[in-house]
Amino acid sequence: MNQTIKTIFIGTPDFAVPFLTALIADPDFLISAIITQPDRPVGRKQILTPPPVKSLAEANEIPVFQPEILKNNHLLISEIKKLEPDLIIVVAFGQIIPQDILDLAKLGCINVHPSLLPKYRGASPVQAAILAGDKETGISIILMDAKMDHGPILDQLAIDLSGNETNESLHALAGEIGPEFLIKTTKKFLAKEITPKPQDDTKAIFCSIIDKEHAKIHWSQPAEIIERQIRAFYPWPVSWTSWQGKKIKIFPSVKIKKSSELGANKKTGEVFLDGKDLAVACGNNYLVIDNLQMEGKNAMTGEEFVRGNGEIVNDILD
RNA sequence: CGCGGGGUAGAGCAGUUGGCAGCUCGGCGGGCCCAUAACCCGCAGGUCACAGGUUCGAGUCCUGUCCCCGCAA
Repeated sequence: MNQTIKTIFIGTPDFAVPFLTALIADPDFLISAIITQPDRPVGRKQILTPPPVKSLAEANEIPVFQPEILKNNHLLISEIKKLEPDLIIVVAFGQIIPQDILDLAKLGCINVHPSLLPKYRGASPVQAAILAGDKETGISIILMDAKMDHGPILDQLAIDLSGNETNESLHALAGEIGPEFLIKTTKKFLAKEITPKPQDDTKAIFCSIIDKEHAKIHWSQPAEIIERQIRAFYPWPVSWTSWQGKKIKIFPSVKIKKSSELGANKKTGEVFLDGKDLAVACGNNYLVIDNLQMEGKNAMTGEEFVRGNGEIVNDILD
């Protein structure tokens, strides 16, 4: 590498921050600008909050663009063109990036995607791997093209899954090991040491954006499936059920127990005590809930909840 | 002023028409037991979020303030 690579970084949430941090710290890269989503109102007070990537960029005096829409945004394109970028690196932006933006980088556009592509193209790859109960997932570094998460693969890094990961912990892990892998792979690519390999489209699996309805627990499902949902949807949107018209969030971790350890037949969604612990019957087997939160209340253990809400025992959760 | 729930013992909660501050768990002490996280007896632990008002009397009714949480985004 005999000259710095002028790079545009495109990304938005916390997950993108360690990648940008590493790129800023690497003298071979010059981050000419970042593109991120506009400030959004956040929280009960609806305070207008900048995306995490923006705060980091401003702290490093990097120009920030926050277009509401990218498509046919001629003003943005002309501004980026002036910067004569060599490379565009995209980490979790949150919108599809149109071809006329991708065309601005002379050497190409690189995307970090937290799955082993072509598995789990789309918006929720980390959650999808947990929901599927996969034994491994990973990080893919790909060249971008017009189709979502479709471009040729530069390299992949596998991550073994223990079965205890949450969306949060797995994102954190990818954020720890990903930046170094991105930089190493990018440099190899620029040195022409890598031949991009097209993805096998016949093996592509798509995962859609998660919404709160996905996180509603259906107790008729097997305990194993529900347990995965609870991990996949933590810390957002958080798996939930309802009782007496109120929403109860169920946090990790929950323990799966075999129905045979219980003996008596229970209806799906029925709450009972397993010793002192709060347990719920599922489609098969049952779950012991350690940590939950009813609307209007603070989070607490199942045991604490039963202490003040004993009527829940023998009730059926919806 | 977006909608709603809440603040009472270390924890989780109840508290009726305004009339002695309660329950379960935990803590401490004792007992039972081969033993115990089980069971029995006892004890300690409260500025009822804060301020003001009404009243003979306020956890409870009225006014204001602070704080926590769910929805929404």
